[in-house]
Amino acid sequence: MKYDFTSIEKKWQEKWLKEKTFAAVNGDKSREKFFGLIEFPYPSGQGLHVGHARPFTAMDVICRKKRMQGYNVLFPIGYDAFGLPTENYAVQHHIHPAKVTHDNVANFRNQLQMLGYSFDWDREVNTTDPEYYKWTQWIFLQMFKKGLAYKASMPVNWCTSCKIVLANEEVVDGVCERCGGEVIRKEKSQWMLAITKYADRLIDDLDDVDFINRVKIQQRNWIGRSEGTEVDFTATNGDKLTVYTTRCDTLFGVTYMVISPEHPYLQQWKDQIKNWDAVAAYMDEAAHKSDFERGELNKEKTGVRLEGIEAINPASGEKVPLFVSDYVLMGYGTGIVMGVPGHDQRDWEFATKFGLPIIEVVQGGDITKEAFTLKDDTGIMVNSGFLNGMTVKEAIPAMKEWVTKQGIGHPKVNFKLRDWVFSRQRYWGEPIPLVNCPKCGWVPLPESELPLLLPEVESYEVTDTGESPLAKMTDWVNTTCPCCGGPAQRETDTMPQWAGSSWYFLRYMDPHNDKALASKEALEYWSPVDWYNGGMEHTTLHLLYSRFWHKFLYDIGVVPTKEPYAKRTSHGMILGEGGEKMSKSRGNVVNPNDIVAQYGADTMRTYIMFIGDFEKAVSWSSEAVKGSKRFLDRVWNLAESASESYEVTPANEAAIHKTIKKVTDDIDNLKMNTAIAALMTLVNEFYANGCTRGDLRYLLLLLSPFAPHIVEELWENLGFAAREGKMACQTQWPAYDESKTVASTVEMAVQVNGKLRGTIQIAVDSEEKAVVDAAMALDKVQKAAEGKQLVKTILVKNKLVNLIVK
RNA sequence: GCCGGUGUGGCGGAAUUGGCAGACGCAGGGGACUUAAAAUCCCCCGGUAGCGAUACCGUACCGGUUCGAACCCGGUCACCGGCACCA
Repeated sequence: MKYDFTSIEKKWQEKWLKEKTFAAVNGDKSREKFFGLIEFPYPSGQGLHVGHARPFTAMDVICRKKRMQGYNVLFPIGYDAFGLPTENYAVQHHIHPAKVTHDNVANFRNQLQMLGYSFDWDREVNTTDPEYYKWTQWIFLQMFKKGLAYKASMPVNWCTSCKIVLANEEVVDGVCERCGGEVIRKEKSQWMLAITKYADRLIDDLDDVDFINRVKIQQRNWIGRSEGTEVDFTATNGDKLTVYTTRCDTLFGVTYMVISPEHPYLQQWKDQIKNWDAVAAYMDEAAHKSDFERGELNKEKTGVRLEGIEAINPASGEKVPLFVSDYVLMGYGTGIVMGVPGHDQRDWEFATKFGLPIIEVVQGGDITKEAFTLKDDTGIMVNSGFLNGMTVKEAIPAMKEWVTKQGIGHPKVNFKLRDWVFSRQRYWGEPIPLVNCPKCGWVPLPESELPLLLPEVESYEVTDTGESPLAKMTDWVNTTCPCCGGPAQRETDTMPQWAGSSWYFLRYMDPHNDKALASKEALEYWSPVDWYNGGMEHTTLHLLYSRFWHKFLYDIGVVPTKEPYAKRTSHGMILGEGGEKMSKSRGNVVNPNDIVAQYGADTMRTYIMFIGDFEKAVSWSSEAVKGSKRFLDRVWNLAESASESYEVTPANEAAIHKTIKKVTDDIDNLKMNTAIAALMTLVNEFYANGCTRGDLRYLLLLLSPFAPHIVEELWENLGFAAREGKMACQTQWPAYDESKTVASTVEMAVQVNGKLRGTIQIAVDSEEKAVVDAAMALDKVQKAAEGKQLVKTILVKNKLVNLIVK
């Protein structure tokens, strides 16, 4: 019989679907649970990408193996369907985004089923489903009630092309992350979420989760905790100049101060600044630069000295000049910094450019050449009054104590993380369930009125002023205040796409619940997610946002765990044939449908797992796919030619046990490529030795997570299904016998003075003397050791012996 | 500029974490089967020298530690990803 993958795959996919083979069971205490999560896809019009197939297949392999190991596995799928591409498509083609979403989702579902993923299809979620976003709105209302959602007028990133406000986190390389359009700064009243209140916990709780290290590092760096001191200087006009510094030990070294161009003091001081025209011109120039440009234009420092006002150093009592410069950002610290050119390289450059004095307060470097910035015990304090003679490490706490006692400062922790801009002036998002009443202010909608549905609009275009399309729906906007009953207006901004994806994994636990986002029992049973795999591109935004929401839900008693995900891993990108990113414009996009049509889903799955190191980027090779197909053909041929015995052949036993061990360990460590290599080796072994059905049984069990359809078919053909039931229902992942993985003799490497000179065959666990004798007997060893004396031998058991001769 | 990561045959990649570098696969070469081709099966496949056994070189580059280094340490270069002049 021929390996007819098309009909085999269709047959089993239909069976699995009809019999709900992969349904997870809520509350089953008889088994351990395992919740494997992948990042749910955005259902774009282009359909599923091979880039999706890599993480999806990997988690499918893990989940199929976990099922065979007896776990109650929850492996769900859903769609993160709000967002701009769908809305843009709707605008262009005058189709309702809900319709576009529905069609795209149907296409995705077909493709996912075509690849044979073992999802529990009864738990599908869709963020645009009102029954889903009801709970997104509900969570937002709880945050609003706890004071975590607030409105603020602030400079925001305005994408001139999307006409939408972007979070700082969404601006990439100074342009809009989504469309690449120009981003300028604009004042706008926005709903904000106070993620910074959770900054400490978002850092500290990383200690308790099993995330790969680079993800933890990225999260920590993004939050950016810095422990320093706030110190008050005084201006000569009496105003207080508070600075934030991590180096309060260098206070005596301050020779100037800098104020941010946005600082409100500047307008207040207008009449006192003698060179106001020059200062105002500089402020105007700075306002036209984005934060990004100000950061990018690094090398050359710019600034203007304020004439008429100086600052007084509280430690030395000396007067120092005050500058305005755009390297000081209003959004971090206090918007004023102290300049210590001796011990900060940026300050050193600034001082050098403006001819300011450079005072050494830490001895140890050469401050005429560059700033001396070491914070350890290397330097000794000088020119610093009561700090003199201390190391920097001693001086920092001493100075903290001093400024606190003097009442001119205190220790302070700062974060890089900023609050989350949560408003979008867009149609295709969750409506924000708040009403603005002239009497009562912002009032939450009663929970009984959720979900607040997106109204139908005539046009999805943003208004010229940048208001959401919802603003045009006056019937919808004008409402009554839930509080006083008077006339009031709805919020017309919608939520960002991140909202729905911040909690979706909870909905999977109990997707049809209409009383709560999920039942207490379901949350207790399935939390936390045992293993979450996703892309590195989501390690700062999505991962941080969802951890934040989860911590909030924990605080209000909704979820039982502090952290949503016990384990997080990451996969590398699939690049195009030439090693470049796959993109429509390059014409190098690989469509999974084509691969499945030509080779079958099992080949596609096996190849994408075999393609390379899971964590690294790899390029697709249409040639190499054939290797995986050839491998499955060989498995098929073995089944045709295997002898009918259900016994295991002694000649194959060691290879089988070795392979069980290797594949078991490798799947747990995401080393799918070497797991498949081991299976290929076993197949080669069976070709060489011949094999029985009993031998093949193990190969099929081990191969089934990777290539489930062909295995299911062969399992049936070889009579195992009649004896043991369907492969997909097996709960016997094979165990290995360690003692059977090693042969009775081993090959050991023989080195002379660390150089390989030959190998010996010798009994396992041979004693040193036997090994050395056998090694010395080798011709090449004799030659290399000729006329010399053996002074030492190094033995690595069963691996290597190194003879040191002189 | 800073932070993180990576660098191994013609190519994708292995190497039990300091112990035989190149598993497994792709491409390539040779052979068997075939009228022929495809498919399949078997063998070879890092470099230099040699008919050969073999010798020497070889994991981006330079140096170090070690009996022994792709792996550890110091320095350099290249590429990829992230970014905040963060006081």
